[in-house]
Amino acid sequence: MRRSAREGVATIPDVARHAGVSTATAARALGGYGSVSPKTHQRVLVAAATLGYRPNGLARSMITGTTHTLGVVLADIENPFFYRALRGITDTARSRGYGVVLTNTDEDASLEREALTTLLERRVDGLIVCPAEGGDRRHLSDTVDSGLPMVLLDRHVPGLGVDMVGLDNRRAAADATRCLIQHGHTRIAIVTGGREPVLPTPTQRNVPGIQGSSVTTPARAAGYRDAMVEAGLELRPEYLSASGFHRDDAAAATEVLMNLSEPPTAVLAFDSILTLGVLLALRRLGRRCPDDVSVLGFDDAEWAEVVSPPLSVVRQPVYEIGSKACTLLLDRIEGGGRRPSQHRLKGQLIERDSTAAPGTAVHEDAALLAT
Amino acid sequence: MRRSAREGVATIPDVARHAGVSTATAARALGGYGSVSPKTHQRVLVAAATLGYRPNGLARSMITGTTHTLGVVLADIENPFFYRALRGITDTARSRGYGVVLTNTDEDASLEREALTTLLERRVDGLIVCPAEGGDRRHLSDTVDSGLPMVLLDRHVPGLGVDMVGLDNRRAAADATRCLIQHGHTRIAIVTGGREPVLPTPTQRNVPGIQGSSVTTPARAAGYRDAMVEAGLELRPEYLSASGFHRDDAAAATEVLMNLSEPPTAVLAFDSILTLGVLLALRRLGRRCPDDVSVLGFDDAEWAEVVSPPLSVVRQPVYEIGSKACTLLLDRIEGGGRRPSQHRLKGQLIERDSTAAPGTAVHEDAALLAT
DNA sequence: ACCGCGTGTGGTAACGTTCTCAGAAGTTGC
DNA sequence: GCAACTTCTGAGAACGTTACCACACGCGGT
Repeated sequence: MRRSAREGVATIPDVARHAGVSTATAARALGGYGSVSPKTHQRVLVAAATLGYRPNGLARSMITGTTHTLGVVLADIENPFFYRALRGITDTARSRGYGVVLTNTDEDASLEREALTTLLERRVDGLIVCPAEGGDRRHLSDTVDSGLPMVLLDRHVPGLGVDMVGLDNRRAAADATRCLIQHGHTRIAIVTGGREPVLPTPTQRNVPGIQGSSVTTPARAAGYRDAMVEAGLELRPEYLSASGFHRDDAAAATEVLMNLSEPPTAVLAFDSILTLGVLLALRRLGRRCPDDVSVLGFDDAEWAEVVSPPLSVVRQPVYEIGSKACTLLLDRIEGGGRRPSQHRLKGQLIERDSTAAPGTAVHEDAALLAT
Repeated sequence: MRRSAREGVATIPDVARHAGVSTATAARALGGYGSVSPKTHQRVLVAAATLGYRPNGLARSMITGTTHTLGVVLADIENPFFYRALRGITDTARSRGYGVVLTNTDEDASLEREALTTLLERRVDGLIVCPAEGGDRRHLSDTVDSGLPMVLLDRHVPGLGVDMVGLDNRRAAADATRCLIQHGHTRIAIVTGGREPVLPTPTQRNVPGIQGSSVTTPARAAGYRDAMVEAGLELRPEYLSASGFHRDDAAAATEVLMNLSEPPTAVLAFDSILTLGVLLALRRLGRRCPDDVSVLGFDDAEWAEVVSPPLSVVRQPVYEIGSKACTLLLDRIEGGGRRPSQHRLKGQLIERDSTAAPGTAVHEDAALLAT
């Protein structure tokens, strides 16, 4: 009858006393394991209800060794790629009875390490990580070595030996670049977002196996290079623009590009936030898209269609990427060990109005003069 | 020397053995409480490092009664309002040593109840909840009654007796409506996103104290009504459009509005996803903005400036709302009980190009004819 | 009448930490 | 030289659950 002394939170012994059975029996009735007669089962349930019993997940996790919790470590939840992927993750996790602890790293390796530490202390059952660009990766391999299941999202860390789900970046970037080339562009720039400029050196050009075995930004840069080389176009270092991952970083980078003596006639941006920066800069500089500059971006953000002009994009199956990462992780947690593998989903090129032949503006002027 | 039998995870007794001290001493050295001689302290630390000891947060939480974890229950992480607020929450939480468990409800009260249940089992230290629109709220009051600190985000639940942080919705909506009226609009519609149409009945018109004491959608509707009544304009029920909270719901609602015999010349949308739907529908219908229809939306999404035309919006201090909610919650968890109160932050009207005088299209035509 | 078996039940040991208490060792004060 | 105090240490309880073992009971088969 009397609840435990502390703040009125009923425990199994309390329920057992109230129902007149042993703790073991009450625990079996409430936990749904072992065997309990229907009569006592009912009695225990009633006692639990009247006492407002709530199972203590901590104690349960202590003994079962599983928390039914996943740790998710992302760069920045405000990026459409990440919040859509997160939606895929949380949905799948919930449908299989798991919760999600979220952490942002802002591409900071030390924040990432810190996040991993607290998640390990919390004894999460597994991790979904989008590793920060660059920096030391020791903490990642340490975590993997400790036996905690991990799945990498969007980016790959060679040699880590874990599952990874992401886009077939090299191919998608090559397709995107080809699209621009087919429109007649030869001066094509990329806005990569990485911290150091990604220079596709000639020596990398024909390294076999680099496809899919590299991290996102370099893989996309490689795809860009593939298409350029394939078309016999010149790779200009000044067209390989890397700033930060923020909108204004991309805007600044775009302004630099446009102030070149030979500015590019087309820009390929590596994610939707960067694309936003490119558009903003063009608008500020008074350059018209696609008349003066064609723009092609990664990620089909929800606003891509409404922007001016409607944006041509490489759509990633983002929700599916998140969902698949989660499924893979849960299967590994519950099932056991397959060999880790990379899952590269295909991108889809969606052409809207931001890509066109170069020099359209001139044509329009010509048309105007002709009247 | 020998680690515990199970999967090679060292525990405090393991560390103690290795350092040649008792468990109690090792625990003190590692936990930084009680008093330990500098010499043994060092020895224990070394032992912990060589064994790769990781504290078990579950066991710690069991005994201390605190998990340093917050539960966050939102409608939809893909909505800019929510992911920006979430960013404010996670940042503040992390800076004060707390983690965050995230749950989406999709405005479904039963999912919300389910989420609350698992969060309670996980023994989170507090909750930040954006309650689902409508539905039974028993689970919320039960949770509050159980003594778990809670802060409401964006929406208010009268009588719940908890802190709440959000926008001064009524005032912001009134300001927004007034802006449209000043442009000369008289046929102004709202796209609210609620499930049932929000009809500001005449009886509510002058109820004192409704300001701030009501949930978001009705509060904004009330602000709209305030401004309309103030200007002596007619409130037409067919201009009060409520569908779902998704983009396509708003698009459908907009199409209905535009097919009225007397369509509105201005639309006020209650969040950025809805605004997107409105713009999309206008584009599909071939209506030009602001020439045919002015659009004003809540929330200054990152794309608002780049959309065509650049969007006039009511900006909410979203990050601050999330951050403040988290601060309030943590203060209550750590500090103790102030009286719960409502915190209403001011919105800011940002006019860009999507709002103009009605009938601009006619003017342009006239100008064209004049040449 | 005995054994074997399945079902229901209770006692109790874990899980890994912190907390409480008691005592040992060293230090100070008279 | 003894009491009083501080600093350090260790043994063991506690948190709330599940896992494990033992036992009582009823039942059918040899």
